[in-house]
Amino acid sequence: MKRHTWQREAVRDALGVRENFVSAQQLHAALRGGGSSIGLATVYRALADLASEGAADSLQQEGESLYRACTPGTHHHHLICRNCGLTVEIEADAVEQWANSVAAEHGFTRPHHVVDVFGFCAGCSIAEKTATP
Amino acid sequence: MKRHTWQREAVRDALGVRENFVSAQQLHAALRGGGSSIGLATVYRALADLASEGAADSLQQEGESLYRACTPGTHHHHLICRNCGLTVEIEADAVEQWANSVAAEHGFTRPHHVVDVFGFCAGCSIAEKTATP
DNA sequence: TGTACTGTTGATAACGAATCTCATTACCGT
DNA sequence: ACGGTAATGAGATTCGTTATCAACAGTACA
Repeated sequence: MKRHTWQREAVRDALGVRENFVSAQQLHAALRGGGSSIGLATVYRALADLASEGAADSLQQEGESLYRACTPGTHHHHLICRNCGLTVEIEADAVEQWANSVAAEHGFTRPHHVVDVFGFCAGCSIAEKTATP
Repeated sequence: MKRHTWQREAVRDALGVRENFVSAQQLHAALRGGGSSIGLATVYRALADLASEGAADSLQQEGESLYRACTPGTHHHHLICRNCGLTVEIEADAVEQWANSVAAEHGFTRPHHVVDVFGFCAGCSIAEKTATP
């Protein structure tokens, strides 16, 4: 049976407060910094649970997993700033359909897809332009 | 200056021969198995070089980087079997355009995108269906 | 062809993310 | 309140990747 613990709540809350993708380690450090005594392994477990039940999105970047809260039930993708991490949820029905049809075309079943767009957000685009010599 | 070594050639060739995505370690093991004395670090370096110069595609799966040879200059995505690794290159002009426009809409510049479709290829779909009790 | 310069190699150490172990804790139905 | 049992957490462990550094080998040039 699934139990309700303050640790899981803490992870869920800490993730819900954030706007951007964060790593398990960052989240653990933040919780510890906030006075919590939560363990690293627990943060990993909680994040894995959240992701598997659809309450969090995850993506792999530079060899580590990043997580972000999302409203369960909705399928969406992300537009992520390479510089500051700002993340925007985007819908892409056309892409969903394309993925399904291209999979079917080649005889593939049970298609999943990874679709993320990276770039520099408006603010960082300007900041970079002025900073470059 | 960039030097030409048999090690780099060996990695390039070994990658070119393969149809599917492989990890650096797999490639290293294969080369060693073939009688080569190439070092692991060198395989990692060669793969990183190939990827950065556009001669190889890479993707992250289960915490490790996988590589696959590709014809430089062409932009494409992949349809990958979750079971056997069979990979099909797919074109997706519609997706390119969608990615660019959605980035522009939100003020993002220099958009890159990660688009990969996973599933079970025709062969593995059948095999799994008959294997399940 | 010989030689000096310097990029490359490879064994191993180091690193870091993620997972495993297992004794202890504490949630929850009864 | 009680008991079983899932969850926790400190530390050890695994495993992919990168850094270190002395030895090596392309390459340009005389």
